Amino acid sequence: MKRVRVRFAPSPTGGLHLGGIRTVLYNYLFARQHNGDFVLRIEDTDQTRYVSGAEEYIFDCLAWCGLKPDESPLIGGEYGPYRQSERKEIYRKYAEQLVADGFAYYAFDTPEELEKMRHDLKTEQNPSPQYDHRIRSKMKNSLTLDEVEVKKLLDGGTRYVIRIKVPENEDLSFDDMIRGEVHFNTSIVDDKVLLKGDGMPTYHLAVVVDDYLMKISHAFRGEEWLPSAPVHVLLWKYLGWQKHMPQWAHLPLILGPNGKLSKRDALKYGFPVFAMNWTDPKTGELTEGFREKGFLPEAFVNFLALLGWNDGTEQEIFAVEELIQKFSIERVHSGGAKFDYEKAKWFNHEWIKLLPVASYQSQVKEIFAQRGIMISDERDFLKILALVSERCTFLTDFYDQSHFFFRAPLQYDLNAVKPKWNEGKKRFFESFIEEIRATDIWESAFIEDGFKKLAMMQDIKPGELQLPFRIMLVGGKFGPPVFDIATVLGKEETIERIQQALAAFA
RNA sequence: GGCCCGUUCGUCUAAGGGCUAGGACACCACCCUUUCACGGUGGUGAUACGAGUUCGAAUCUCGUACGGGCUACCA
Repeated sequence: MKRVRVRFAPSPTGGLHLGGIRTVLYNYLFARQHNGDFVLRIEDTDQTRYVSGAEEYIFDCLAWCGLKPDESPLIGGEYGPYRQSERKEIYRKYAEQLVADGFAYYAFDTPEELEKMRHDLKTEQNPSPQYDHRIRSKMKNSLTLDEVEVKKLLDGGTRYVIRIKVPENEDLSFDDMIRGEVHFNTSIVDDKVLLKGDGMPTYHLAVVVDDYLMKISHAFRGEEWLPSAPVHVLLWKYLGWQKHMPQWAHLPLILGPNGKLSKRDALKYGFPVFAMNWTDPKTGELTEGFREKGFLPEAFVNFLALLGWNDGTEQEIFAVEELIQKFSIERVHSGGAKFDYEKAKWFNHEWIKLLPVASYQSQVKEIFAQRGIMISDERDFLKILALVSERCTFLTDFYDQSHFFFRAPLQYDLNAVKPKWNEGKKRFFESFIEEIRATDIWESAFIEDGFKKLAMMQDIKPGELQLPFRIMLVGGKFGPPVFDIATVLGKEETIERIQQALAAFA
C-alpha cells in the first residue's frame, strides 16, 4: 500500500496558485493510480494562521477541482492531527532527540547578533553568509558554550532555537523520480533552524517528522525545495528512519512571463493564477479565480496536468479518469513551463463543446441571475445553451452569446443596416410578418425556406435580407444562425421584434 | 557571489544514436458561412553556441552562454 502525501501551505496572503494545485493534482493522480491514500497536512504556522478562512478556501478550491483528500485534515484520523500547530510537542520531542544524539544543537544568538554576523562577514564574493560549520564555532550555541552555561541559559528561559549540525564535507545524493540522481556536498549546506524560538518547527523538521509518522511513501513538491533536500536527507538519516524515506519528485516550476508565476503577474497581465476568487482579509484586495472567470474544473485540471506532462501521444484532452490511468511521474518534465493563458482558454473552449450543456447549466444560470436575468424555463434554457455553446470560451460568454433570447434588443447596430436599407426591404419584412402569421409550422428549416422563397418573389437576394433580420432579432452582428434564433424566440416574439425594429430603422 | 536545476518553433511539447525534426495553442491565407463561431485545407516558425565521441548527434560527454530556483527563527 502506497501513501502519497501532499503538502501545501496557504501563503500569508492566502490564495492557492497554479503551481500548488498542480502539485496536489499530480499527488492525487499518483495516489489514485496506485490505489493509495491521498493525504493533506496543513501548515498553519504563525505566518499563515492569521489568514482567517484560508483553510476552508483551500478545501473549496480542491473540491471544485475534484481533488478531495481521503482523510479529512480538519477532523483528524489514524495519522492526525494534521495541523502543524497541533503537533507542536511531537516536533519538539524529535528536535530534542537530535540534540541528545549530537546531530543538532541549541543556538542562543539573538536576531541582532545574527544580523551583525551576516553584516560583518558579507563580502562581494559572499553576499549572504550562512550559519554553517565555519561560523558556528564563533556563535553563541551549545557547541561553543560549556554545559553549565547552556543549562543556565535554558533554565533561565532564554529564547533559543535548535539547529541541525550539518557535517563539514560529506557527499549526499538521493534519487528523484523526475531528475534521477541528484548530488550535493554538505559543505555548502547551512545549519538550518529546526525548531524556532516560539517552539514551532520549521518546514524542514515538520516535513520529515510528519512524513515518517504519517507513513508517507511518495512526496511530490515544487522544485524550489530542491536546494533544501540535503537537509531533509540528513534528518531522515539522523532520526534513524532512512529506510522509510519517501520517494521524492521535485516538480518543475510554473513560470510567468518573467520568472516564477506570481499574483503580480495575474494583475499585470490580466489572467487568473488562483483556482477561485481570493480576497486578502488584511488588504481586502480581490484576486480573480479561474472558476469565477468562467473556467470549467474539467478544463482547469486538464491544462494544469498537461503543463509539464504528456502521455507521449498527441492527445491533449483528458478527463480526470483518463489522467489517473495514463499519468506517469517519470514523464513529467524537468524544465519549468511558462503558463500560456491562450492555451488555457482553448482547453476551456474544448471542454465547453465537449460536455453536455446540462452539466454546467446551473453555473450559467447563476451567471445570468447575477446580470439580472432569471431563468424560468429550464428546457428552453438547455436548448439555447446548446445552440451557442460552440462559440463560448468562458462560461460567462454564454451571457453575451444568448442574453438576447431573454431580452429584446434595446438598440440596434444601425451602421450595419442603414446604408443598405430601402423601401423594398421594408416591404419584404412587412409581408414576411403576414406570411408567418398565417402559418402554424414553426421550425428553423421551414422558416428559412419561406423567407428565401418570399425574397425571390420580391426579387431581392435572400442573403441581403439575412443581416437585417439578424439585427432585428438580436440587435447586432452576433449569435447563432438567424433562423435558429427565430425558432427559439417563437412566432409572436419574432413578429414583435421585427415590428419594433422596422420602426427603429425608419 | 556560491550551490542546485534547466535549455527543441513566440508558447506547451514529441522524437531516448538513423526519414523532409511531428503535434497543439497563437498568428496568417484560403474554403465553408452574407453575423460571430465551429469545421476543413494550407502556410510562417525551433534543436542556444562551441568542441568532442560516432559511419551517423536534438539525443551521449565537456565547456560557454542564457534562463530559473535557493541562499530567513517563510513555506
